[in-house]
Amino acid sequence: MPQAATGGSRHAGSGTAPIRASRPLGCQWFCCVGSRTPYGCPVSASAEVKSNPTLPAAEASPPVPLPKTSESPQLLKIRHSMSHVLAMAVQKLFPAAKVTIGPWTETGFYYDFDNPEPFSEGDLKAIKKEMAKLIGRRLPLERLEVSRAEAEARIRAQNEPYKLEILEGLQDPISLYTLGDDWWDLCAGPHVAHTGELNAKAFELESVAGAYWRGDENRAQLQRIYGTAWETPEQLAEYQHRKQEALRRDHRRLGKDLELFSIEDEAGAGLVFWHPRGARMRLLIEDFWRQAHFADGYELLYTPHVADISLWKTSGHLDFYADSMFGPMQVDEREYQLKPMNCPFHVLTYASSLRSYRELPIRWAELGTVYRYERPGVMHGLMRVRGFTQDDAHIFCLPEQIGDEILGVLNLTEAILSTFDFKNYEINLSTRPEKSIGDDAVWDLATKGLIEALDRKGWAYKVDEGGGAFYGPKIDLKIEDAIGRMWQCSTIQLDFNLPERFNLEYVAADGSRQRPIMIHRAIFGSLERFFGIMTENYAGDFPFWLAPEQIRLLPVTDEVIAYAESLQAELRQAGVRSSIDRSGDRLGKLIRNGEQQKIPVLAVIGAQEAEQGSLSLRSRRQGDLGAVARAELVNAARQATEQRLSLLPLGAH
RNA sequence: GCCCUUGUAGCUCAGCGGUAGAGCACUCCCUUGGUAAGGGAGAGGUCACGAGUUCAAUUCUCGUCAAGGGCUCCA
Repeated sequence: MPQAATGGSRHAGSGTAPIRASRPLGCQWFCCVGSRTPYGCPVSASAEVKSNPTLPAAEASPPVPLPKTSESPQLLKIRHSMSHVLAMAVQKLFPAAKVTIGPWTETGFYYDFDNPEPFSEGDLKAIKKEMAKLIGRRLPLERLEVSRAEAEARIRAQNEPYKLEILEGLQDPISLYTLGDDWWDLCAGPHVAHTGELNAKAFELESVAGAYWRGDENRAQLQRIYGTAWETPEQLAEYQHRKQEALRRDHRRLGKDLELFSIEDEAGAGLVFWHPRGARMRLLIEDFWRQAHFADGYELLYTPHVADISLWKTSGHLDFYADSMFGPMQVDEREYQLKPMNCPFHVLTYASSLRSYRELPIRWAELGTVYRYERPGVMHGLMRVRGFTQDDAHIFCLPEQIGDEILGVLNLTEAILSTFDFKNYEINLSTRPEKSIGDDAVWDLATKGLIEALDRKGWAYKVDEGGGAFYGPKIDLKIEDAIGRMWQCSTIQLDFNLPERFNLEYVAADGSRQRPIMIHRAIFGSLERFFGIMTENYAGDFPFWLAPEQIRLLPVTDEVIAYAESLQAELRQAGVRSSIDRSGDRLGKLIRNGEQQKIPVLAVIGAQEAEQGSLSLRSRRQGDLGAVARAELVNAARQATEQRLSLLPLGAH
């Protein structure tokens, strides 16, 4: 059931927020020339915060609804008007500032200025004060329709070059809005009737940023001032609270606080150091991933990190992506290249022997660490780095196997993502672009194969006509996190190009040599980036099976340490990760430390527990679980670990 | 790469033209304590790096590197 290209759809989702594509973070490209796939980033940051009911903190205050601009006519007017007030205030304080555009965003507004001196964040205070003054004057906003000539004359009188350029692109009728007697701006509206409808206590100027005129880096660099505005101070407070919530979940902060990973200046930007806790989690994720792949009929590959550069000449990457690759290195008489992707290696592995149609489909997977040059200033925690690990796989198959293979990939994708509690997806099918290679018949077959698989899976999707790579159609999948942000991770791409370039073949039933279909796919995309997304999704409160330290034993007195040690040994035998807090602090402090480090289960051990062979359990998500027998805890912990459960399966508690 | 901001103890941050402070963490001592911070003492910094101005630079200026917020890039 293909759907029209408007309004994305998701299979398990409830009300989907419209996607506002902002900046892509992270970037991943699969094989093949032209296949660079930008990875989406949090696309709608303002969606409802779903508080995790099992978590403490977050005092339950009645939710203040925060509509988006596109959902609220009144907010649209407010923000539209507010950007003019901002512009007027700026021109009052900085007479040399030229105005450009000032649109609304889903959570606020901004305005771009050309000012001889860049604005500093300190200037915002003064501008805000001036805006409050303008609001207090209850200035009327009045719409005027004027002729093009008159508009031009008015603009020339003010010497506003950008406005003139805007005017050139406008259709008649030309409308402008006056703001009081001595300021006006080109604008289609709508606006509030007068600034008295704006609440001086419900707006904030948030930041200054550079932005290019018309988004073109060859044109003037402008100063952009971001702001937000609401109907009431309560809404503003709620908005700021949600920003705080996103900050609380920031994987860079959690990575530091929970000692998961770091990025070291001395080593260079965009290169990740996995600390023991993060490394343990990564290993758990990788083990799960491998297990799931073996179960689905994949085999594993390991391939080199560098190789003769000719490989990337053959693949065509060098022609298109040299700028995104680490530079070549001279070794002996040959030039080597640090690998920016895995596919040529898998292709060579395929080509290393003559393949029969009886072998197909061949499914090969690799957690392959690749290195790509990212420009300074674009790195972002784990989300965008220079070295990352793709959970890459390639399937070589017959044309008639496409449907089954894609369905298999979709099932595996769901199985893996849902294990990390990502259960809402948004799916895109991208079809043949104008400039492309390959026979019509092959494209047709491949696209039908993708559609058939999606239909059999029962997933709704959006079609991006002509949005495919030149070498084949693809399916992209976005996941929704706990606070409603969408992230693109998984991608499935058909490739008619690479088999061609490397001259891949198999021997068909009739003895002829045929070209296999190649499918690239990744589920996490980048393991590093997925780790960041997953960390933010859980806000660092990892499920029991995944937590680096699952249980912390808290001895109330030194006398019970021997008991704790014997329990720890038993847990270790059962494959459960535990530690003993030997700091000697009082229980209250031990609990506090354990909670702050988001340990899923704290086990209090006092004289009573030691004597009875029990523990007093405190679950981070479930609170006090009371006394539990030692054997019961070990069994529950073993089970939760093996079955990848979020919580201990403790019977009647 | 571009614009703004930032870089001071392991962390969070204060400070200032006259070579440094707090809280937490850490070490030691006292406390043997029952569900989110017991008390005391101590140790810990080339104030990111390099240059310049100055009698004197952590402080001012410039550059470099890195981080944060954006823009751009991501056929």
